[in-house]
Amino acid sequence: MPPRQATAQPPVAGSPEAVADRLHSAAIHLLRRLRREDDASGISAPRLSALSVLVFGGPRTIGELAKVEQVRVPTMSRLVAALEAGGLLRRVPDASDRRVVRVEATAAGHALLHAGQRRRVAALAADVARLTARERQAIVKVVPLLEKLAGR
Amino acid sequence: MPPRQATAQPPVAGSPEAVADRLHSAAIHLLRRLRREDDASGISAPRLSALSVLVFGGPRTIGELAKVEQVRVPTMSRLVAALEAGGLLRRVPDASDRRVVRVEATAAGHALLHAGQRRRVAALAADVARLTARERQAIVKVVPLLEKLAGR
DNA sequence: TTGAGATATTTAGCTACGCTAACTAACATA
DNA sequence: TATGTTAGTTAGCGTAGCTAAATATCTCAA
Repeated sequence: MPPRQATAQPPVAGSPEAVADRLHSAAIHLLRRLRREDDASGISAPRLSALSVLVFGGPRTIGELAKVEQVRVPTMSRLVAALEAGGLLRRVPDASDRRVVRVEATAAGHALLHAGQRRRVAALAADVARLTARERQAIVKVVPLLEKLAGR
Repeated sequence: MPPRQATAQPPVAGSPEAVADRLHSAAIHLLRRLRREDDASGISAPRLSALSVLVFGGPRTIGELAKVEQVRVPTMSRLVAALEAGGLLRRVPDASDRRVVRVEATAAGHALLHAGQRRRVAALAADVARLTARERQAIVKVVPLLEKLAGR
């Protein structure tokens, strides 16, 4: 068999394994590139992502937020604490069950997300803008599939 | 304007900003889901990714590896140290320039990658296998675009 | 009604990854 | 030979993920 390139592409080009493999690699590289833009917005990606759920999906308990964001509760608890310290969300005690803490985005949270998210993906958006309409459309079609693969 | 859902979808559905935004979110969720599988393989994603470059692309200097992986040199230096400690790669001194350290995957590194990478993306691959052929093909077409957006 | 278990969150402590700054070693060159 | 440049390591910081254990509250059955 040929020396190296032969193994660079896993077995069958369109096989589920190959697709999964390349998708994984692409996702890693895409996010690494975006991390720097995130830095500029002054808020980390995990925090922004959690805040985004609150802004677009409304108030939630910390446990629910953890599930949506696919992290453990203590991790989300800390993210929430950081966002609260920054004035981006507030805790709202649940009247009927005092164990639960519902969190909701503050006005500052909404503002930061809308302004920040734009700035944050601006670099990516600029590159997306350079693609052809057909290419962009191809991506739009695939995104829901990716979310499905991500398990919601 | 309508209350919440109106702002849930950024402006124009096919606009570069909207595409970038949704893509970013999808990538985050996809990788979070995969991290757990990574854990099972006993080697972290960043290490596996660096090792993968060596296995599929051949020996490289640490600086080159850092550039490919889009991290700073000290970060890669530490990843390399960890991989070396695990016997997955070895340092090969450069005869002509004793400053540079070339690293290459050991047999164990090759073995782990081939076995591990399969296992690692197995869960994702299983879900990919559940997609229709058309859906799979759509993803295959988009992956190169994602890599391009990631800046190589 | 009280006591045992279940549930929601926090706290504590660990590992790992990313960064910058500062250091060492080796090379290049004036 | 001295000066500057380049490759890599070390040190130290912040953040994110995890598990285990603590705290507070709720539920429910004896």
